Amino acid sequence: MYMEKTYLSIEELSTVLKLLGDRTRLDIMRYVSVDECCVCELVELLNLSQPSISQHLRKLKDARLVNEKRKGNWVFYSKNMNHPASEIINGILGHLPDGKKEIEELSNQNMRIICD
Amino acid sequence: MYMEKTYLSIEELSTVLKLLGDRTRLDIMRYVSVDECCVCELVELLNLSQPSISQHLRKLKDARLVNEKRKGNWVFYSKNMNHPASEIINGILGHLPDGKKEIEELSNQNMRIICD
DNA sequence: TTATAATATAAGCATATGATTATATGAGGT
DNA sequence: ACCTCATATAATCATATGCTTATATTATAA
Repeated sequence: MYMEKTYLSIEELSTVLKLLGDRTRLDIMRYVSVDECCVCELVELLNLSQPSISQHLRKLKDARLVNEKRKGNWVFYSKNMNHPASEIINGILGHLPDGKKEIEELSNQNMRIICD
Repeated sequence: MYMEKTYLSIEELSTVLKLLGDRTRLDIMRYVSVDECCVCELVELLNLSQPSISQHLRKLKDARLVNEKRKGNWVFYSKNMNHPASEIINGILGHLPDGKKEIEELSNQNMRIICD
């Protein structure tokens, strides 16, 4: 599949890279690119406090790296596939082990949140 | 040309991304990937103090993103092509306008440092 | 050896960052 | 309406970051 190379401003890109340059946020992006995740799942996966996760998600959301969708009590986050830096982000994530295993682990422990 | 995809640890990669997530360092990488640059050239190009540039270069050198080579009074920095994250770094830089124009500007002002 | 030029390091400081605890908000169920 | 659960926000704090100024290195030149 042919991909048009997107050019970004240096400012835009360094902003994205700074966000991904945090271990926790990079992990979040790994997970939400496997499947949409709600906050409590990410809390489990990352072993951090809920407010900490929420604050990271806020930054990712503000930069439009993730989408937010409420389902009842839960708020699910997913990777925004239409971000101007999507190509680069996918390139980066493609060089990392994906988060499938950990998410399956969650499933096995019956800790995944399934809505409708 | 076929490229073997390199996998990195999440920790390693987030460290690299954090370094590139700074506007100044991203610019430095853009420039040294065009051609090796000495400190005073980067000071000119980036319009920052010499110590500031040196400190950024120190971080990039410590992470082995750049190589250092002394030529007389000058110290030249170049992109390390053999970094484990080279592929990703090139991918990132490939989405940015390169620094050729600015470096040519320097040449035109006779401010490039030419050794041997 | 002394002086000079380029770079590196140290010290100081203001701001940014990421975590924690406490509290607020918002949707669902009773 | 009230309670509960999931999430968001506020307040606080310790540490990290990036810049500046001042000083130390290191190599060349006189």
